[in-house]
Amino acid sequence: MVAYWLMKSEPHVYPWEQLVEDGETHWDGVRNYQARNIMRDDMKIGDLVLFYHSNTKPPHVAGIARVCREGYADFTAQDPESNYFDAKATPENPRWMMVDIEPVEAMVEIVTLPDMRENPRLEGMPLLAKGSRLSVQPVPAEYFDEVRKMGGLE
DNA sequence: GCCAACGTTGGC
DNA sequence: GCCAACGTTGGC
Repeated sequence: MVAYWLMKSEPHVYPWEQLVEDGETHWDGVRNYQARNIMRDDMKIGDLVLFYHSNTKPPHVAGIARVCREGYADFTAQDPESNYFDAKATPENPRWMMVDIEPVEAMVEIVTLPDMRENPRLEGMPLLAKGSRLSVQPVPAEYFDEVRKMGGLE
C-alpha cells in the first residue's frame, strides 16, 4: 500500500533539478518533531512524494519522487560544521531523522500554489490549510492524483 | 521586507 | 505545567 507525501525545499537550497542530477538524496536538516516523526515512523520505501518548491515565486510542485531508504539518523545534527548541528544529538540518541528519496518524473508543467488553491478538487488538502507550514506532510491519495493530473502526468 | 501563524524555550 | 517572549516558516 503506497502512501503519498509532500516535501518542501527552497529551490536556492536544494532544487528538484539537483535531485535529478544527484539521482537520490538524503533529506537532512528537518528540525521539526512532527516532520521528523513522519520520516521516522510513516514513510516507507516506494511511497511517492510531491517535491514542492517553497519560498519562490510562485511556490510550486516540480516533480514526483520516491522514498528509497526509510528513516535513519540525520548525521548533520552531529556535525559541528553543519548549519543543522544540534548539540543535543548523539550517536545513541540522534534526535533527528531523515529518509532518502529519488526522482521519479518531473511535472510536464509545474503546479503552482495559486493553481492548487483555485482547484475545488483540492479543497481539504493539508498543504492548503491555513497556517500550514509542515515541511514534510501527508497527501491523501485523491489529492495526489489530482496534482499529478494538473502537472500533465497520467 | 512584512507579518501571521506556529513551534520552542525558559522563567516561574 | 503555564505562558510570555522569542525564533522560524513561508506566502504575499
